[in-house]
Amino acid sequence: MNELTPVTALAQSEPESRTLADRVCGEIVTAIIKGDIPPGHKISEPELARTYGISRGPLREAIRRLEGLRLVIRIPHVGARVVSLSSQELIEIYHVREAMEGMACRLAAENMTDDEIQSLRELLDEHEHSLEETEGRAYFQKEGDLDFHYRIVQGSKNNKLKEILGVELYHLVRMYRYQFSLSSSRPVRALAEHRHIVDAIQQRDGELAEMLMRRHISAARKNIEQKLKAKPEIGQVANQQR
Amino acid sequence: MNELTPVTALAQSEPESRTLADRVCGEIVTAIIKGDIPPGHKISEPELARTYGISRGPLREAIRRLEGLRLVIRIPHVGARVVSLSSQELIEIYHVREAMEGMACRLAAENMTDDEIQSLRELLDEHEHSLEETEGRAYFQKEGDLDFHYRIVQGSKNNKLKEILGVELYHLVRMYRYQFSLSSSRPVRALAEHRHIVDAIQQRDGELAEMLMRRHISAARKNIEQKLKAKPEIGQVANQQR
DNA sequence: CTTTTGTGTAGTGTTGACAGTTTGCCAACT
DNA sequence: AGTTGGCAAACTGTCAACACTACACAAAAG
Repeated sequence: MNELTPVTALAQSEPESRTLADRVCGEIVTAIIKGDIPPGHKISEPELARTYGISRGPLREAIRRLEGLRLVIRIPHVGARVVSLSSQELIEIYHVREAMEGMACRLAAENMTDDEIQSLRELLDEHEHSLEETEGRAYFQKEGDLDFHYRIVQGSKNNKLKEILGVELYHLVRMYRYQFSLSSSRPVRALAEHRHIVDAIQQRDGELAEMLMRRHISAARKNIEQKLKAKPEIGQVANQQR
Repeated sequence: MNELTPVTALAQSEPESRTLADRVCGEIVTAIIKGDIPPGHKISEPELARTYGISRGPLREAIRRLEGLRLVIRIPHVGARVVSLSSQELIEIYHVREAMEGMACRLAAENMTDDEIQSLRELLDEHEHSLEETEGRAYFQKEGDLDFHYRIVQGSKNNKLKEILGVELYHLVRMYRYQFSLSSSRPVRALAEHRHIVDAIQQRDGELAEMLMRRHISAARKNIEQKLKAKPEIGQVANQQR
């Protein structure tokens, strides 16, 4: 299996990706995640074809793939739109993550190599440093948090988990974070929880690791729910662009 | 949201599905699941285009969609192949199901309506009857089991769960069952477990419901692991077709 | 003034054709 | 005899053109 690099590299583009559709698909993904193409926006095939300088054929395939990534939804004879972000959907995603990453964490405790665990510890050290320096602003922390979770998922050695979490949910999570500027928000506590999780994994205590991870994500979800309750209009952006 | 009919209807074809690609996609899905197109088989675009009497354009889109459903894998400039079934992958899927359906079951206990629960009970009654009559042969039981799980997932009212389990994993599970003739194998015990789960849901005991569901799926997984251990060659079929 | 119907335009679905790459085979060479 | 090189066929990726659907605006009727 091709070992994927951390999340930040999912925004990939090797010098010349193999096929036009693949490359354009990647570009559109980053455009959507970073908000260059706002949620709810209509995706016009001729327009995008001109933008990227390709024909409609490959672009249609790219859009089909985006549909598979749940980043756009298509309606026959009408067109494709970028998924509109409802706060409820975000909550749902966190519920799914709670279940799946909990399982991933238990499997990671069983299957991760000692080297991987050590590398994970070093990653947390880096996070701590960048946290001290930037004092919480930590743009990197946003992606860094996902890097941590990404590695745990990789450590589960379960390909289905890796597929679903890695290529399906994490894109959406990243999108939400960019759009809402939802920084991890409680970075200090999160980092401490991360350390406890790694401890459990190192002790090969799968049950504890699972429980800690589920609590960790559950806490993050509740944190987000509070934030959303404070300013509830945030989930209802983007009924723009007809 | 359009409420989907039970699993058996996923093999759909409304009189005239809206678009060619969608319709053909559905046909190919059933062909793959039923084994008409064997695992590992090369998918030739011109050949399939002739078979279904359409052009390569819509067919390519259908294949892209199959890729999204994880039923085929594509290699650039080489082509698409039906996923080959490894026994390990099947185990992995059951691990994922354990986590996700456990969560689904907890949410179902919180969110299912009384009517839905009642309907679920009636479904189990039907299963019991068909079980008594056919004395375990129960071709229907195979799909019936998935119907039960499908309804629980629907009852969770979590769209992400519904998406991932409904359109992604269940296709694969159905494929394995057809290919390996893995009937539910322990239908009596499974039915009893189903009843206990419904009981927990009706009592709105989410934690218990989750635990029972996880045990249920975990037991099914272990059952399959034993079967696979008995005849280990079963997972390594299909290196055929060049 | 409101509602309905007809027409026009934009855009998606579909088709066919062309170019580049991969693969399999055959022959020549070691 | 085994291996390597090149050649040809098939297939995938890409592009441009056509057909049909859906939506919008406008005009006419109630």
